[in-house]
Amino acid sequence: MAYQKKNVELKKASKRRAIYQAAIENFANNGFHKTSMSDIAKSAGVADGTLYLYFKNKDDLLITVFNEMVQEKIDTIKAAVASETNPLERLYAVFKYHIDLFTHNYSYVKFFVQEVRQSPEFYGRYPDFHPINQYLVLLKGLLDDCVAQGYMKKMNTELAAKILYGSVDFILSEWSLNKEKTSLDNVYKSLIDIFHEGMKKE
Amino acid sequence: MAYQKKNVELKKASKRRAIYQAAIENFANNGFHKTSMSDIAKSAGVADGTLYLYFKNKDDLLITVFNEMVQEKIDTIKAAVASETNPLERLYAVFKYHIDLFTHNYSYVKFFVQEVRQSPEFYGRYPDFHPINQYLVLLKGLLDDCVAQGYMKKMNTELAAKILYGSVDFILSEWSLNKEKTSLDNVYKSLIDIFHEGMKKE
Amino acid sequence: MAYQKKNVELKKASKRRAIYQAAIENFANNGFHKTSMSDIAKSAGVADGTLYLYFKNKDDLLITVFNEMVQEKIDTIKAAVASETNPLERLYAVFKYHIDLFTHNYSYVKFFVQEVRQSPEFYGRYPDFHPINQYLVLLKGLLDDCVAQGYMKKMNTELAAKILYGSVDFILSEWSLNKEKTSLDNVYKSLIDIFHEGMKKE
Amino acid sequence: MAYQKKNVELKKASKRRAIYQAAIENFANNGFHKTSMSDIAKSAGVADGTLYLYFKNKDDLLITVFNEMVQEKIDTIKAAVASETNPLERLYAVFKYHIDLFTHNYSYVKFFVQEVRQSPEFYGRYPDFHPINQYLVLLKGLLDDCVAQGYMKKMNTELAAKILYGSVDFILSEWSLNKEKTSLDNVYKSLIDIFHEGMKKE
DNA sequence: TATGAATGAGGATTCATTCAT
DNA sequence: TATGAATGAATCCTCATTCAT
Repeated sequence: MAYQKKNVELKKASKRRAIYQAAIENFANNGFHKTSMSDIAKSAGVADGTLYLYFKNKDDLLITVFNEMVQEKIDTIKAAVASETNPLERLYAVFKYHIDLFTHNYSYVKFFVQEVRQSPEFYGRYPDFHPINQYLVLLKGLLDDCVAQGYMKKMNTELAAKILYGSVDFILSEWSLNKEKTSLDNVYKSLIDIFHEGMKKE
Repeated sequence: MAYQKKNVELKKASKRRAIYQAAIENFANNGFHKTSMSDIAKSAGVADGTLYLYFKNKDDLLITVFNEMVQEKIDTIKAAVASETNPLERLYAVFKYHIDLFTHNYSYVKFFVQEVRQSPEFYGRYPDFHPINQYLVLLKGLLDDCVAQGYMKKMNTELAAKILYGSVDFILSEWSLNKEKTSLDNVYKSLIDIFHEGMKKE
Repeated sequence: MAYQKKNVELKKASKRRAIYQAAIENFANNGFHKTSMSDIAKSAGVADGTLYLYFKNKDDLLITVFNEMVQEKIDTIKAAVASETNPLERLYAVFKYHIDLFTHNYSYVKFFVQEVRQSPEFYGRYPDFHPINQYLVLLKGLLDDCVAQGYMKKMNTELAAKILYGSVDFILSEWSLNKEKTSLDNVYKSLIDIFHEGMKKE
Repeated sequence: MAYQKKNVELKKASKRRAIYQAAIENFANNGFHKTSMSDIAKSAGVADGTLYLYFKNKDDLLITVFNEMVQEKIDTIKAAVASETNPLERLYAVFKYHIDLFTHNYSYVKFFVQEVRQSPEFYGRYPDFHPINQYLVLLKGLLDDCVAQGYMKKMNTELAAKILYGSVDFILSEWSLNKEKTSLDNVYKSLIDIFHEGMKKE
């Protein structure tokens, strides 16, 4: 009995996961509006109606999937940089992981940069939906630490967080549009240099 | 006769302009997909069919309007900073005008930040459509000047242009989402400071 | 369970049939272009979208319905004349059944004679669609048999088949245009006489 | 003044003629429904609105043009065969000219065979429109003469006229669908043979 | 839970026709 | 007469969502 129940729950979980994956894949490749619920259902190997057992509607599917994906990525990044105790190094490690993580999964980055800006469309209807907030909070925290520990000068860290995020996001966005995928491996170094040292000569 | 002809052309031009304005307004407020051609026609005070006398179809309407708007804005910015001969000052003036220009027309900024990222959807169909390219070219040119004239250190100016643009764009994007519109008047100073001097403490 | 499944399939088949009938009826009464998909859906007692579950689009609906109707009629005719072993008698029986079959279903004949000539419009798009080909092949085969077995003189049987078909088709077409529907019961006798004996005196 | 008036009338007549020609050409090549009034206007070198100075509406344009074309063709045929006094020879000459006339002007035959059957669509709205009636009357008259003068046996000449017409019409219709246009020069001989002598052996 | 047939509202686009010039 | 810009009704088709099984 217990075994069966667990099995059923696994199946349940896996069905939800299949829809989740299918949604990201489809949204990434074709965009939210060009993806039909039927497309997702087919990719996930379930019936159309089944989607509605796990998600309220198409908007909810996008929002939930988006939030979960961002959460997942942020958690991965946090875990990856946890060992780094120096806040400055940690901040820059975040960049590196952000870029790594996305450039190694093309679907994710396309989904991310394409849909995230389209999402203002959703903000009106779903005011709580602001997937990047967490990321900004993370960055601001690290910046505050850097300032507090004397690694950085005093500044408007909220604005600085947006600058950092906006830069990386736009670079990824441009990268995702190019056919030949050059490596972004060294980009984060230039990024760090500019932000850390500035552009001024001497 | 000549007068009449001129009159007719004026009327024609103004009808096109009305559609142009209505399109921006509607796309800004509701997004491309939630805006119907009928909505735009109604806003512009013309019949549905009239839209098709001036624009090939809905895609063409978005793309044309977008391109014209960006062109218009860039031209305005260029003109505004033309008197400034120092490339560094000119670069920073561009920031200021960019922020000014957009924050003084809410529809424009919403349209801009919402649709521009949705546009990957259009790149496939319309490879020539990349509305921000011109802007990036402008920034890169200014950066190259700064480097050449010794105001800035050597760097990957193409990447730097993306960093600058991405920063400003994201800041505007966040700003456009907040209900209470705080002034961004002083933001450009912080921006310049960070980019010019870096974040490092001395 | 098996019963239910069968039931569902029956319902499905009957829904398709309802659309089929409604399409013929509507196309016959108003012609292809003056019939909207909505009209057909209403006649069939289904929703507009349902049509697209059974037929790809409006063109496909016309073509499929047309082909099926012709096939059905030809099969009926073939079956009806199968017992007749003499090729001459069989040929003439085909005429009789053709006329009978169509004059007993007004919608069918109107549909047939109205749309079949409109169909050049479709040949470009759908080169395989030539609904009368089968009929011509059937007639030519019978004529060849008649010649081979000495019932008829040598002749261009392909052309002869077209003459026979064109005659009957036009007679039905004219008949379908008259308000008062006179019987065509004896017409086939005159037809046979003229084709068999010619018009010449003696 | 008189000269000017005549000139104006000529121009008027020629403008109408231009529309007439353009209509046939366009209807022939693309069919009635795929041809827009704008297409015709452009072909004729006039403004859209001008069409409505000469024809009430699109239906009227088709009907009028059709009737005039048929009238013209019939008159040509009648004139061509007028010298032939023998009714039998005259009848067969009509065939020859019918085929000649149409196969030497591809647009005409396409227009004719494509649109004429579509026309039941118009009969309801325009009961007087039956373009082939005149042709049938001509054929019946010739057949009656043949019978009266002992060239043919007694028969239902009304039906016979339809048989003759239907045959030729269908042959032309099939011919118009084939890409490679074989000559129909000798076809009328086979036609005559079958109708005159019958298909029977001996 | 899971299915997938059925629904029907919604929207882009075309084009015959009008009318001010 | 002639123009052609403007109109807006008409229509095919898509697709998110429901619900009987």
